[in-house]
Amino acid sequence: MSDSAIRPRKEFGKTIAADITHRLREEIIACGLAPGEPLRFDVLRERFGASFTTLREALTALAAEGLVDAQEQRGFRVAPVSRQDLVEVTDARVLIEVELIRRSIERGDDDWEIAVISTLHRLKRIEQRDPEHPLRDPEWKIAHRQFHQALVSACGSATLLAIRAELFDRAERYRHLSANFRPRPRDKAGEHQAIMQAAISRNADLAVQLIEAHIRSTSDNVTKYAGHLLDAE
Amino acid sequence: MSDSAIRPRKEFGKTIAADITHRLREEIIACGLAPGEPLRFDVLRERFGASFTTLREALTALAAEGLVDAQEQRGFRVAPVSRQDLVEVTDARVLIEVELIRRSIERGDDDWEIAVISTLHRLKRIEQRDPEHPLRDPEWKIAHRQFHQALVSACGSATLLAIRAELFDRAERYRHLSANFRPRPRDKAGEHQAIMQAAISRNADLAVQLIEAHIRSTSDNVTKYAGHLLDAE
DNA sequence: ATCGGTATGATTTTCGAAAATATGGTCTGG
DNA sequence: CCAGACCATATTTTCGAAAATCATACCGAT
Repeated sequence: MSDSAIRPRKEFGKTIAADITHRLREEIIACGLAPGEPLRFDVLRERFGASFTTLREALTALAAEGLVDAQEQRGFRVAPVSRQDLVEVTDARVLIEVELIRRSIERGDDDWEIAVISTLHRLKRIEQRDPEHPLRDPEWKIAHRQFHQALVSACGSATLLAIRAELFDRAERYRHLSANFRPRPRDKAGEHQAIMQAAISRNADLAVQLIEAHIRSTSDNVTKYAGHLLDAE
Repeated sequence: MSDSAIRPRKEFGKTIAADITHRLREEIIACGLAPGEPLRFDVLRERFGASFTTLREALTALAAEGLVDAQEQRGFRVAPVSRQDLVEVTDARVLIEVELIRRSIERGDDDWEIAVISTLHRLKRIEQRDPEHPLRDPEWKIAHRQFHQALVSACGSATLLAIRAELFDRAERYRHLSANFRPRPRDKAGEHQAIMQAAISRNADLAVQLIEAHIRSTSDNVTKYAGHLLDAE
C-alpha cells in the first residue's frame, strides 16, 4: 500500500476538527467568507469534506474567538463587521499590545532580540520581492504575523499572548477588507524597522508610541478606504 | 400529554450544547471537577446525559475560554492550576479591569449608577443572611459577579467585557480552590462599599486603586491558603 | 535485563441517519 | 385586504454506531 494513494486530510492539527478550525479561521480572516455570510452546513460539508458534527465543533471554537457568530437554533454566520467593532478591536489591541511590548523589552533576552531581528529581516526580504500587494502574499502575511508575535513573545504571559492573538486575527480581517480598495501601501517597512530598533535598544516609551501609532493608523486606513463596507452591515 | 412528564433538558441556552457548556463551566469554576482531572466521555455522558458529539462541542468551547485543556487525540481535562497561571490571570485582570473602570466612570449614566448601587445592595443583603461562607452560597456568587459586572458595564466595549468575563471566571475558580482552607473571610463588604462610593463619586484614581488592591489581595489569599495545591500540579 | 515490536483493550474522534426546530407559503375567516 | 393558523420544506441539532487512535502489557531477540 503506497502512502501517496492516501490523501492527507489533516494538514494542520492532529484532529480533523482542529484542521477545519484552522482552515476556516484563515478563510474568514482573508474574507474568502464574507462578513455576515451565513455558514450553512451543506455548503461547508462540500467545501471542507467533513461531517456535520465536526464542522459544528470548529464553528463553536471560532465563535468563542469572535470570528463566527452563533445564532442558537438558527445556525452560524461569519461575524459581522462594523465601525463599532473595529474601534473596540483597535482600542483593545492598543491596551494589550502596549503592555506586552513594555514587558518584553523589560524581560527579553538574547533569544528574543535574535527573534525580533530575524523575523523583521525575513519580512523585508519578502517585501523586496513583491512590494505592491503584500496582503495578497501568504508568505508576507505569515512573516508579518511572526514579526509582531516576536516583539511581544518575551512578555511572560501566555494568557495575554492568547488574547492578543485573537485580537490580531480580528484586526487582520479588517485589513483584508480594505486591501482591495487601498491605493498603495504606506511605508510599513519603515515603521517596522523603527519599532524593531526601539525595542532592541530597550527604549520602551518610544517603542510603545510607535506601536500605538502603527495599530491606529492601520485602523484609520480601514475606515478611510473601506468605510462604505462598515455601514452596510 | 402533561408538560410535567417532560423533563426540561435545556435550562439555559436554547440548545443542549449551550446548556451543557454552561453547566460544565459552573462545575469547573466551583471545583466540582478538580483541576487537571481527565474528562472522559463515558463519565460525562452519564453525568450530563448528552451524546459524545454534543459533549465534544461543549468541551471545545470551554477550551477556547481557558477552563478546559484539549489534548489532541488524547481527550480533554480540566485546565490545570499553577502559581504561574494565577499570576497571569491576576495581572491580566488588573490591566483590563482598571481600564474598564476608568471608562465606565467616564461614561456611566444614571442607569449605570443605579445598577452599581442596587447590585451592591443585594450583595450586602445576602451577606447579612449568612456571613460565614459566602462562596458556598450560589446566590452570593451570582450577586458578587453582578456587582463587579455592573461596575464596568458602562465601558462601551463588548470586546473587552467578554475578555474580562473569561478572566473573572478563571479567577473565581482559584477563589473556590482556596475557600475550604481559608480561616474566615476578610472584610469584603467594606471593600465593595468603598469601591462603589469611589465609582459613584467619579473618583477614578481612587476606584482604580481600590479595584487593583481588591483583585491582588484576593489572589494573595489564594496563594497563602491554597499554595500547597498549586505546587502539586 | 533491555530494547523493539506487536497484539489487545480502552478511549477518542468521526460519520451520516434521525429528530427537532425554523422558515416560507397557502389557505381561511374576519 | 389583512391577520393568524396550518402545512410543507429547508436547516440545524442530536444521537449512537463505527472507525481511528492511543496506552499497556506481553513476547522474543539480542
